[in-house]
Amino acid sequence: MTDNLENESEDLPEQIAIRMAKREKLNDLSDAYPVSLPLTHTISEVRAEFPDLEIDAVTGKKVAIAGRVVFARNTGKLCFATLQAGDGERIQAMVSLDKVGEENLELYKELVDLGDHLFVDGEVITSKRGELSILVESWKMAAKTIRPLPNLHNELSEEFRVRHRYIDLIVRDRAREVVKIRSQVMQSLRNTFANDLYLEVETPMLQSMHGGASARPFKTHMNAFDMELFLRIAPELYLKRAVVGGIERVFEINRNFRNEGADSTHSPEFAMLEAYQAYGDYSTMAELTQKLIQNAAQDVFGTQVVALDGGEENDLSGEWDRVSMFESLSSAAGQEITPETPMAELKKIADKVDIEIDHPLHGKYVEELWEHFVKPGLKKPTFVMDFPVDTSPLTRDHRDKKGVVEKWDLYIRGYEQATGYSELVDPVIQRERFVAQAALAKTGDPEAMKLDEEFLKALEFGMPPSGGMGMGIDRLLMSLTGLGIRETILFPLVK
RNA sequence: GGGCCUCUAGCUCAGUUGGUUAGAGCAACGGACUUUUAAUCCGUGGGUCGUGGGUUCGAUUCCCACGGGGCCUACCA
Repeated sequence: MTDNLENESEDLPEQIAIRMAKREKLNDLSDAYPVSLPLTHTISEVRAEFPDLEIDAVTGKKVAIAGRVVFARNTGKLCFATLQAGDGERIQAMVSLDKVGEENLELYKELVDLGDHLFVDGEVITSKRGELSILVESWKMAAKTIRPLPNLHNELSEEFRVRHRYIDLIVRDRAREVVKIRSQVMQSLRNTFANDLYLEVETPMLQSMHGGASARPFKTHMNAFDMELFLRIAPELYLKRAVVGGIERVFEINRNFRNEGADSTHSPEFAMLEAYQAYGDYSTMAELTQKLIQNAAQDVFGTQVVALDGGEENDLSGEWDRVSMFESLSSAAGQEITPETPMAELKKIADKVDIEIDHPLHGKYVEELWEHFVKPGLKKPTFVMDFPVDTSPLTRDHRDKKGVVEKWDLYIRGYEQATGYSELVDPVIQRERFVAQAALAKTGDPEAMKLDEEFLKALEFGMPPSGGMGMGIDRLLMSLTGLGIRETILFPLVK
């Protein structure tokens, strides 16, 4: 592909060279890119005003509209063009010899291509086949296109869509629809929070110390302070500072960055929602999460049983199941597994089902086994409650059960959708767990956290008992649409 | 990271068991056509077959390396 249009014209692909020449001629005659156009209507407005005209009708109504030419059918003295607005609405323009005259008709045929933005004004009529049309009295180039549009009769390849999303948006209804759905979902989430009196904040994305999750960060460098900075892997430690400061219901929707694998469910930058509520706990947050998702489905689709892209349905209605991690694992594995079950016993089970686990933590074994035995069977939205203590260093011990913390993961259609906690607010225990993590970091675990002294100091000023939750926005869109993550992100990272 | 597959015209794809001039549809160009709906009809042009190297009389085809993409697999949300 030629990326530089300043090359000699003979180096350009044929179609681009021809369009460049047309652009020149338009500029000579008037302007290929006029600064403004005297529009009177949008295409949707015209359609809304004349929904049911008879065949071959005239209205006497003059309108001036613009749209991108997506189909063109030229006969000798009458030309048809299908004009498309940004929202996908289309209308037909008819350019006829007796309305515009010979010169303008010839210029139209010579200079207007598929893909161009065209301005027309004229009377609203219907054609002899009943198609709602503008009978053009004058036309004007609104913006000349230099590159040809892909053909509209084949699906674009996945790669082409992702690399040239702007073209995808022009030619594919579903692409436009997903952008709209995503925007409406965001609006709905914010409405649900607002109704619960939450405040939205924005916390640092450039951090001198990355924390709040276990993941490898992206590193960068700040020249002015000559310091190493990290792109955040989570906003948690700052949102908790906000709670300490008295912002008792707080949430943030923003990007996290994780320097790890990319596949159909993981993007290196992804939109994250986190929320904290003083005097709530993990149960409160489970209710909130269910409400956020059900409201989003209801607000955007008008139903909590959403239709997915592949033809399946995703039933998000009703009260969602809550199962205990250890209990569901025990019954699936056919033997009692508790936080006291010896490592040797866990290893024996892992060996028996042929999964390899190389990790020093007891809880890691439990989670791996759970993912093997229980996770594949989860279809309905399900909160998996009460995780092992040693894999959740920022979480509070369970109020009744020994060896587990008050944490849940929400699974929808078999993958992790959200997570929630009763937050650990005891500064002494938090420090102990951080120190243990830092020790792990020294042994080479690149995901372990460093000591965030300022965060610990904040806890020492007293954080009220709180619930917290986090949810991947891109994954929420996946649950609501059935699309892959690269289709829910408008411009996903490509190499 | 490991394994397998893939890259051909602006777009979507055929094809070449190594052999003259690499095809189709849409798009483009020239012509005909005043009611088309992916308009139709006649004609024409457009390609360093991802990049570099090798084998060969001859490579788009076979081999190697590199780059892009996909799927499976391992890890993270």
